[in-house]
Amino acid sequence: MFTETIMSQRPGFVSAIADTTPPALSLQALFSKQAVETFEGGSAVFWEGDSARHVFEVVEGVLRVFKITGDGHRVITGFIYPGDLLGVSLKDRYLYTAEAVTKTKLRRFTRRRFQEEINQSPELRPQLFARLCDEMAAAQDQMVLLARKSAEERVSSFLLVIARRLSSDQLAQPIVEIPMTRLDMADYLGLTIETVSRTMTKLISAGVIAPSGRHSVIVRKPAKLARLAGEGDDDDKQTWDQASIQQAIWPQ
Amino acid sequence: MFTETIMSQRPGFVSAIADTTPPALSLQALFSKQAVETFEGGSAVFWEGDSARHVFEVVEGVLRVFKITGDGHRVITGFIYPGDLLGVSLKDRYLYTAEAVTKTKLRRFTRRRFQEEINQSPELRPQLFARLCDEMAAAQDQMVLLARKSAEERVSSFLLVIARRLSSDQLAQPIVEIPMTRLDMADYLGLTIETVSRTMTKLISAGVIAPSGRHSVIVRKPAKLARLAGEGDDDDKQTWDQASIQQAIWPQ
DNA sequence: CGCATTATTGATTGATTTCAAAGAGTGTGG
DNA sequence: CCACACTCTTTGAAATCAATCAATAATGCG
Repeated sequence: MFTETIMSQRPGFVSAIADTTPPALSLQALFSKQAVETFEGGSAVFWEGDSARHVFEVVEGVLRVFKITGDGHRVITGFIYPGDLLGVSLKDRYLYTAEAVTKTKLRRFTRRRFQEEINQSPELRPQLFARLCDEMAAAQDQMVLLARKSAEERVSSFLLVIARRLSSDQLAQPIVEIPMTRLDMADYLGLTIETVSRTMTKLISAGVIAPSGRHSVIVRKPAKLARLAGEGDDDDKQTWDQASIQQAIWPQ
Repeated sequence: MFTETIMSQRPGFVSAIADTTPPALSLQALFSKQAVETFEGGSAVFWEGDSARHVFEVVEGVLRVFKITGDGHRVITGFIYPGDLLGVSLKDRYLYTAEAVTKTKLRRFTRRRFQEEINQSPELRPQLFARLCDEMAAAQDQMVLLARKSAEERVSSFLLVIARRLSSDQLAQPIVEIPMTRLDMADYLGLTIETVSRTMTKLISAGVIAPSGRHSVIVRKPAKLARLAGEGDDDDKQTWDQASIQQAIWPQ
C-alpha cells in the first residue's frame, strides 16, 4: 500500500505552489517531498469505512467526496481542489468515499508519519487547524444551503462559489469551469439532475449566465447571480477597494 | 477581557465530571479549574461575527448554535450538550451565534490561553482533534439528512440521536428529553414547525413514540424508529416489550 | 384568571420530484 | 469517415411532499 515510492521525487517543483506561504515550513512544503500519484477520473482514492491509513494533498484535478445513504442515494459533501487536504479525519476509518472527478494528481503521507510531522512542528499545527476550520465553515454553509435555499439559490450559490474559487487562481476570467457532471451537482446540492438542468436553463434564459461548452459557463451578471444566491446583498459597494478586480473578473 | 476571574474557583468540583477520563490531563480537567458561569435560557453566549475571544465547555444545559440567512431564516447547525466544547473555531470571528436553550452553565478560557495550553500539551492536542473530527462527522451526517431525507426520516433521526446521546448519561430510560422547542427542531431539521408537529403526531399514531409532556417522549418502538430514520438496518425484530426496547436503543 | 407563547390541526398551494422521452455529446470500431 | 452505442443532458407532464395560510387548542406565566 506504500505507493508513494512509485514516482520519482521532484523537489524543485515546490516553489510554484508554496510561493505564497510565508513560513519556512508549510503543509504544502511538507507534502512537496512526496511522490505524485495519478488517478483517472472516476476512480476512487479511498472508500468510506476503509482503514484511514493516509492523508493526501491534491496537486491537480478535482475530487468528489461523498456518502451513500441507507436507501442508496449518494450525497456529495464536498469537492476537493488543488491545494486542499484529503482524509484528515482523526478517526481511524474514512468518513466518506473520495473519487476523482477529473484526472487527478495527489501526494500522500501515511497517517502515522503525518501525525508525527504535525506533532513535532509548532508551525504546522496552526495551519492544519486552520484547514479544519475552513472545512467546518464550508460544511456549515452547506447546511444552510441544504436547509433553507431554493433550487435557484442553490445552483446560484454553487456557481458563485466555484467562480470565486477560480478567481484567486486565474484572475480576470468570467468563464467558470464546471468539471463535475449535472449529477454531481445534483447530489451536492440536494436536488435532482432534472432540477439542476432546469435551473441552469432558467439562469441562461435570464441572461445571468451563458453556456460555454458542457463543462463551463460564462457569468454575465455576477451581481444578479449573487442576489439569486441569497447573499446579504443590500448593496455591494463597501466590500473592497479592489472593486476594480471584481469588475475585471466579471465585466458587466 | 479575562472574565474567568469573576467567579470563585471550585477545584473540588472536578471529579464529578472528570472521573471517566483516563489521562492525567484531559480537556475536561483543564476546564474544570475555570469558574462556572450561568446563562438563562434564551440568552446568547456570543454572536456570529463577534471577535472570537473565548472557548467554552458546557457543564450543564443545552445550547443551540445557528446562523441567520440573508432572507432572515434561522438555520440551527447543532445543539451543544454538557461535555461539549463551544467556540473552537480557529477563525478570529465566531462562525455562528450560540444561545442557551435551557439554563446553562459554562466554563471559559480566553482563546489565547486555550491555545497556549493546547500547544504545550501533547496529551491535550489529540483530544481536541478528536472533538473537531466528531463535530465534522456530525456536520456530514446533518448534510446527508438535509440533502436527502424526508420529513419523517429527519424527525426520526433526530429523536434517535438524542435518545442515544442521553443513553450514555442516564441509562436504561426510554424517555427522551427534548429541551428544545418545535421551532428549534424545525430550524435544525430544515422543516417548518407545522411539518415537525404533524410528523410527531404521525409517529405517535403509529405507536413508535408516546407523548410524555411537551418536552419529552417515550420511545416505544426503537427498531421501527431506526428504520424510519433511514438507517441501514436490514434486520429488525418486532420490539414491543421493554427488554428488547432497551436492546434496540443501545445495541452495543 | 387572562394573556402571550407554543403547539396542533386543517385546507390549499406550490416547488421539486418522479416518470417518460427525446436530444446532444463522445468514443469506438467497421 | 461514418454508424452505432453509450452516457449525459434537456425538456415535458403528472404526482407528491412539504410549505403556506388560517384557525384552534394547549401550555405556561404574571
